Amino acid sequence: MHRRDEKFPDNGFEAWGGYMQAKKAKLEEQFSAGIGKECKQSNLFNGISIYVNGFTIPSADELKELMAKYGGVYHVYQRSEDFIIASNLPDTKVKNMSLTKVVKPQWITDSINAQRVLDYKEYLLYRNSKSQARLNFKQIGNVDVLTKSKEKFDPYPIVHVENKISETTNDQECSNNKNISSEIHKKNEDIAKTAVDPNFISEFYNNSRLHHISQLGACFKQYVNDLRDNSNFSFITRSNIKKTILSLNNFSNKLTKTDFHNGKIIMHIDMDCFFVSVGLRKRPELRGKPVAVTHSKGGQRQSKRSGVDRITEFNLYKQKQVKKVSKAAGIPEEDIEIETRVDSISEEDSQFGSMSEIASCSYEARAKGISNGMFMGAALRLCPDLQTIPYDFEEYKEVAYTLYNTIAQYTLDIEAVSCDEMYVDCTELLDDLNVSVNDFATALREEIKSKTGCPCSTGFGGNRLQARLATKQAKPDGQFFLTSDIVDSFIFSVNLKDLPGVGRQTSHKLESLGHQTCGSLQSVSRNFLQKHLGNKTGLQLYDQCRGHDPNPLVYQTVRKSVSAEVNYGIRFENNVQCEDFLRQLSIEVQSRMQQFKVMGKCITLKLMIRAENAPVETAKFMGHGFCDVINKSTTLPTATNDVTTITKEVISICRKQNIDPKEMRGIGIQLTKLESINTKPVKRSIDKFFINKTSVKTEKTKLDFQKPENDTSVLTTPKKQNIISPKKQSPIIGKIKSPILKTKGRPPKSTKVPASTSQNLINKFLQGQPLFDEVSANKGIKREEYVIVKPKQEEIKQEGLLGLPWDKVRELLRAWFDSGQMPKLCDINLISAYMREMVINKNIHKLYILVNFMRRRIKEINDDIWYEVQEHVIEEVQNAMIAVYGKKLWIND
DNA sequence: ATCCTCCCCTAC
DNA sequence: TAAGGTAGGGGAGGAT
Repeated sequence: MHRRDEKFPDNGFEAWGGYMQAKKAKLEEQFSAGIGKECKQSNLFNGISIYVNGFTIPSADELKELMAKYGGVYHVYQRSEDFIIASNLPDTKVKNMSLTKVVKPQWITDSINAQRVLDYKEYLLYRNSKSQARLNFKQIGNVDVLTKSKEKFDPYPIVHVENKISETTNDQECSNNKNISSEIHKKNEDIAKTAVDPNFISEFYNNSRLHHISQLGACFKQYVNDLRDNSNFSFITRSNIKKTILSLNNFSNKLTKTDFHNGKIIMHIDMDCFFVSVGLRKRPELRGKPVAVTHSKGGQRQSKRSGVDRITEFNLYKQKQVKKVSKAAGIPEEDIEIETRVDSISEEDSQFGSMSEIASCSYEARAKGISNGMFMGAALRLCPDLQTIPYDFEEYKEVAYTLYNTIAQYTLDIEAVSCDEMYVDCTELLDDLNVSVNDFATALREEIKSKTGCPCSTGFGGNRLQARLATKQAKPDGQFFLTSDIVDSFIFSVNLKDLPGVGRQTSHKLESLGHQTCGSLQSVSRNFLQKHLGNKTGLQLYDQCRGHDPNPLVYQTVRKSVSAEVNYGIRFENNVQCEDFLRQLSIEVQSRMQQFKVMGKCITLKLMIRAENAPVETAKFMGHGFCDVINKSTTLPTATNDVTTITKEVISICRKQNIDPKEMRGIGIQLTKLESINTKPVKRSIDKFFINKTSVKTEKTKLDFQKPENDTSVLTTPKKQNIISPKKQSPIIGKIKSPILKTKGRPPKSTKVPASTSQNLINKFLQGQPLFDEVSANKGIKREEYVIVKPKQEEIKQEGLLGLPWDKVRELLRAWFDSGQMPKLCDINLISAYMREMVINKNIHKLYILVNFMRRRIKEINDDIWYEVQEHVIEEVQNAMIAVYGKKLWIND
C-alpha cells in the first residue's frame, strides 16, 4: 500500500485522503517556512489566518480578488489553532476528505460583499446545528477528544473549540450565541429544508448515494488515466503474487489463454454487495443476517403529510410505464400488466410506508426477494427483521482505493467501470507470470479479501461480455471461467435482461417480440433486430446473444460532459428563489469544471416540472413526484467555464420556458462540447505545433508563474548543443527513411529549447517513481550492459520540446498517436531529435519515462507502421546513448 | 448524407 | 420523513 503516498501527485484526483495528505504536507511546509507567522496578523479572523488553495490571504480584499480570479465556492475545511484552509473545491469533495468544518458559501460571500471583516464568532452564529459538519480540530498539547471520526487521516490531536471561544467572549455575547443557534435549531425542526436554503446543495450532495456513486466512479476512471500516464510502471509485485500462487500448490485443472475465445483473458471484477460488505466490517455481529444500507432506520411510522396522494401518484407512474411498453411492443394498454417498485408501498403512516431507497442489500436479504433500489417499505414487508446500516462514503472510498491499487500492482490494462467494478486484460500479465487463470483468480481474490475485508467476485472470458456474464455466475464471493468450450451452451440460456445494455425497456420490447433468452434471440435475423431496436442497438444485441463482443477495453477515458442536478427538495415560492438556486447550481457546475480543467460550449438546462395531474405534495418526502422533463440547450460561440456566463444562460433559458416556480421539482445544468483548459485542441499531427507558434508561447507564459523565481529560462540564451552523431547510422526501415540522414540534427526551431531548469515542475513529476535498481535486480538484468536510470537533480536540465513544458510533450505525443493519421517524417524526426537531446542533456530519467510512454501507446495502436516508428526512434536513442554514455538505455521488454 | 437538438435508455 | 446523480450512447426527426 505504499502506493497511496507515492502515487498521489496533485493530479486532480481531489476527492481523496491521499490528496489531503499531500496538501497538508504542502501547507505545513509553507507554515514552517514562516508564512504562517505573518498570517497571525490576518484581519479576517481574530488570530486565525486563511489559506485559499494553499495561498495565504491576509485581507478580505485579497480574498475577494482571488475568488473573482478563481471563481467557485470557497470553503474553510480545516482549522487548527493557527490556521484555516479554504478551498474552491466543491464542498461535497471537501466533506469527502474526512474533514472538519465546512463554512457555507453564503456566509463568506455575504461577508465579503458587505466588506466586513470576518470573525470566527460570526461563523459560529451563522452555522446551524443541522448543517454542522463534524468538528475535528487539532490542538497543540492537551488532547481533548471531541471526535471519533477519521483519526486515521488526521494525525493531529483534537481541541474543543467552543470552549476556547467562550473563554474569549463575554457573557452577553455567549448568551446571544445560544439564543441564535437554538432559534435556528427550532426553525429546522419545524420546516423541512428545501433548495431555498443556502446550505441545501452541499448538504444534499453530502447525503446523496447516487451522487457519491457517480463521483467516485469518475474519480477512478481518472485515477486509471493518471496511473497510465504518469508511470513508467515496473511490475515489481508480480513476482510476489507468483510466489503466493506457487505456494497454493493447487493441482486443479489449469486454464490458460488457449482456453478462451481469441486467446484473450479478460477479467471482470466486482465487489459483492459493496456498501453492505464495507458496512459489515465494523459490524461483524450482523454477518449472515439480512442487511440493507439505507438512510431510513426502518420500522418507525410517520405522521401523514397533508396533500399526499400516493394512490394517484403511483397510478401515474404505472400508467406511464404501461404506455411505454404498449408503444414499444404494439400491444393495447389494457392487456399489459406490469410490476413496479411502488406496488407494495402502503400509505405513509403505515408500517410499510417508508420510501427510503435501499442502496445495497446482503445476499441473505436478496434471498427474501429484496433488491437494490427497492423502497424500504416494500423490503420490510418481505423481511420484517431486515437490519439497516447507515452509509459511510469515506469507507467505501478507502476500500475502492485498495481494490484499484491491488489490481494496479499487476497491470494497468484496467478499464474502470465504477468504484467497485472494473475490466482487466490479463492476457499479458498471465503470460508474464506463467501461471494459470484459476490460480491467479484465487490468489487475487484472497489478496483483496484480506486487504479490504470484503468479498469480491471475478469472471473470466475471451471478451468483456463473457467476463461480465461470468462474474454474474460467480457471485457471491466466487470466480467463474467462461472458457471457449462452454461459451455457446452457457450463453444459450442467459436471460436477455442480464445482458449489459439491456434494461427495462429493451427487455420489455424483446419480450413482446417473443424472446426472453439469448438462445431464443439467436434465431432472429440481424435486419429484424435492427428494424425494431435501431441500427446500433440491434447489431449489438445480435452480437451479444451469441457471446460476441467486438468492443475492446478502453483504458484511457475522455470526459465529454460535466453536469450537476438536484431533483430533491426543490420547492420554490417565487422566481427569485428559483434564480438564486440556478446561480448556486451554476457555481457547483463551474467548480466541477475547474476540477476537471475543462470548458464547455453547450449549456443545457434540465427542468423537472410537476405533471398536470400529479398531486402537489409528493409521495416521497421532498421527492420530485410524477414529473414532465424539459431539456433546453444553448450553444455558445466559444467554450466557457465562467460562472456568470453559465448563470446568465441558464436563467435566460429558464425564463423562456415560462414555468411557475412553484411547480418545479428538479433542476440540472449540463455542459457539453468540452475543451480542455490545458491543452489547446491538439487533435492533428504534431506539425500543427510548428504553425501555431503563438499558442506555444501563450502556453509558456501561462506556466511561468509556477516556476521558481530564479528560473531564467525565458531570458537566457541556451548554449547551443552539438548533436552527437550516432556512431552507427540506423538502418532504413520500410517507408521511414531515417530523418537523421537528411537533416543531420534537429530542425532549426528546436534550438530554441533552453537548457533551463524547471525543477519544481519536474520534481513534482518525479515523485513516486520506483527505484530502478530494484526492478532490474528483480529481473536479473546485468547492470554493466545498461545505464540504470536514477533520478538525479542535476540530470534534469531540459525544459521540453520547442519550449513546451515537459508535461506538454507527452500530451503532444499522445495527440500525435491519437491523430489517427499516418506518422509523418518530420514528426518522427522531431521526436528522435528531442529524445537525443535528452540523452545529451543527461536527462535520462525522463527520457525513460517518455520512451515507455511511447511504447505503451504504440502497443495500443498495434499498427506495423507505428512499430516501425518506435523501432526507429529507439534506435536513435540508443545510438545517442552509446555516444554519450557508451552504454544503452535499459528498456524493459 | 450529415448534423443538431431533444429526448430516451442504461449503468453504477 | 429523505437525501430520485451523472455520464455516455443512441434514436427520432427536423435543418442543412
